[in-house]
Amino acid sequence: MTAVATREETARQAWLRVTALFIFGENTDRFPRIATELRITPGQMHALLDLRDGEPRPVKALADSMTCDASYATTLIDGLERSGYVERRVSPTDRRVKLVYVTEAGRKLQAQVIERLSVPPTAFDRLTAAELRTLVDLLTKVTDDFPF
Amino acid sequence: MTAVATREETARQAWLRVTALFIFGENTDRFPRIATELRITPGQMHALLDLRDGEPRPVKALADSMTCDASYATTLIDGLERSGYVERRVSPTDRRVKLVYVTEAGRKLQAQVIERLSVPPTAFDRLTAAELRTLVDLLTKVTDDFPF
DNA sequence: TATTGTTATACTCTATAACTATA
DNA sequence: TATAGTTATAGAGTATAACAATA
Repeated sequence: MTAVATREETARQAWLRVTALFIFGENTDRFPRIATELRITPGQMHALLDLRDGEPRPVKALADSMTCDASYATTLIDGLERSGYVERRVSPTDRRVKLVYVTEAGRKLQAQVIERLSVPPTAFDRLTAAELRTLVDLLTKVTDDFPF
Repeated sequence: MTAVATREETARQAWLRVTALFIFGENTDRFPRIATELRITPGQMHALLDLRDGEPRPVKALADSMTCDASYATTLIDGLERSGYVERRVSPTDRRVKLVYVTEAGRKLQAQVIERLSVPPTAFDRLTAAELRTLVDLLTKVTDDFPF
């Protein structure tokens, strides 16, 4: 009798395929490469993506979302602010809090990051247009609450 | 008249969904977290995954595959060798070359890494078993030449 | 002369601890 | 007393340059 993959096993297989796409081939160094092209560090790029929803957020909230220390968030924002991509303003309701605003230049850079991150692996052309459409639909179901 | 996404646009959308899965939510720090749990550095984990096909490879080949400098590959392999996960042996055909062999302990660790990397995001339970199956099939098409 | 790998070194990335201001 | 953010500092990660051995 042939073993049938359980639902959980199938989910694990799917996720491992996704992970493999990120580890191997042309994508190994994608993040640092794009960041370097855009003259920011990978950490700054990550922060910028995390700020993508447009809502100004406290430094602490950003750090939590990035799963990093607040002091490192400070370092990243320092760099982004020096380059004019974000601004800090004291919160009107709690003077301890500083809200991070993305500037117009920052929004332009965010768009460039997204543009470059979207370039698919060449192996994607093994899929038909219909298959790609299916892939988008399935992946959208599991990521539709993300900032992009 | 309604715009229809071109094939290329669809491919970009699909890839951006994949990328989003990696950047946000519970997966932000997945790689360093798993590496820490297994008492190795993220770089060492990456190297171990890259050596997964079992074939012993020159240090230089590993560095090229990881898109890093040979000196850094040396550093990573030093660490893995100290922990007993790999061994270096001079190539019988070119005495300049050192081949990196994965030990039995290394193979066990590789399996543990894969085991942990395979744990899917919780959002995957929004998909039915059939949808997950479809997802595996599509992703396998674009990754079937990868080491895992 | 060119290539593989290593060592020495320096720079970047990231976290911990101590501190200031505000709540 | 607790929390947001910053500064000082140290450690880990990664690259560049110089070098030894071999081709």
